[in-house]
Amino acid sequence: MNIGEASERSGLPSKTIRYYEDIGLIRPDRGGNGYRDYAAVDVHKLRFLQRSRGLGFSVEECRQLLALYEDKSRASADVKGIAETKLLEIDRKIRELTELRHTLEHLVHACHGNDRPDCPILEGLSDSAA
Amino acid sequence: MNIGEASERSGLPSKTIRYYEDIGLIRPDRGGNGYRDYAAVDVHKLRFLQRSRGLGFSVEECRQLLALYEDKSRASADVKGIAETKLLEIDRKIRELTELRHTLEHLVHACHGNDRPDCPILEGLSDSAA
DNA sequence: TGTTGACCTTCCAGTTGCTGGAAGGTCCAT
DNA sequence: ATGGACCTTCCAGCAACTGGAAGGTCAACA
Repeated sequence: MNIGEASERSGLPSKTIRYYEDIGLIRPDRGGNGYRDYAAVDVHKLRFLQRSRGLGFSVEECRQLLALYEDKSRASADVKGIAETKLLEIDRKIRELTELRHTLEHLVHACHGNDRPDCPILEGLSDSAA
Repeated sequence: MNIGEASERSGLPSKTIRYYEDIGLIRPDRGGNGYRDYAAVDVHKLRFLQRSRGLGFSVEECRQLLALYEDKSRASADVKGIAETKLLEIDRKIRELTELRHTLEHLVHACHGNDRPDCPILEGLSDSAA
């Protein structure tokens, strides 16, 4: 498929997809006309990138995560180590998002709007894992 | 406290803290010597920024989130609207992280390393919410 | 009291990760 | 065969830092 369709399916702008190729994250085929030709697996990777970037992983971290996906042999131990480190990071992010959710919900529904300038939950804003 | 201590307590580099001041996210006092002077509430905000940036929110989104925290009057309806939008985004991020966790865990423990080049979970990598 | 070293200041330049726009080639439907 | 929607490369600009130079401040210690 052409870049336009890959863009639509992955949720990434064509510009970004070309950029990811520039920095070596994906390698689409080329048609005889010079157009990039994306396979289904490329779209998977692009969606994966779209997500993990949106979740606060750096491009280099995404490269590592993609390598986990691509390294089907799973030969090296450090690849596994990276995966386990990432698992911990993901858990932390989930915890932090959950806490942020509590804080925000509190902000919207409970505390504010009426009074209480020094609600303890808001004072402790994002402190719990400090 | 000085910027060094604020940095240590918030987890943000001093450089970034100054940058956040430049773009109007925080406004520390100044001592007679010209040094920035951070209060506890500033550190709360910095930690909050450190987290929400790390979770994939843009600086402008963080500005909105901070506004929710600061706008103790909670007068405007659109502030509440913003908060509710952010709650939905947070829920989506939590879902995506959970899915990413499953995928990664699968990668480490189950599928790979032995055989199965086309494990269905990996083929569906980050597709579930497409 | 001087001076050393760790801190702070501003400013300017460089990096990362895109993003927009120009200039031009391709494809296909009328 | 031509118009519009696609694609290409290239170059410039923006967002969000990040590093380094040049210099001021402060606390301690000889």
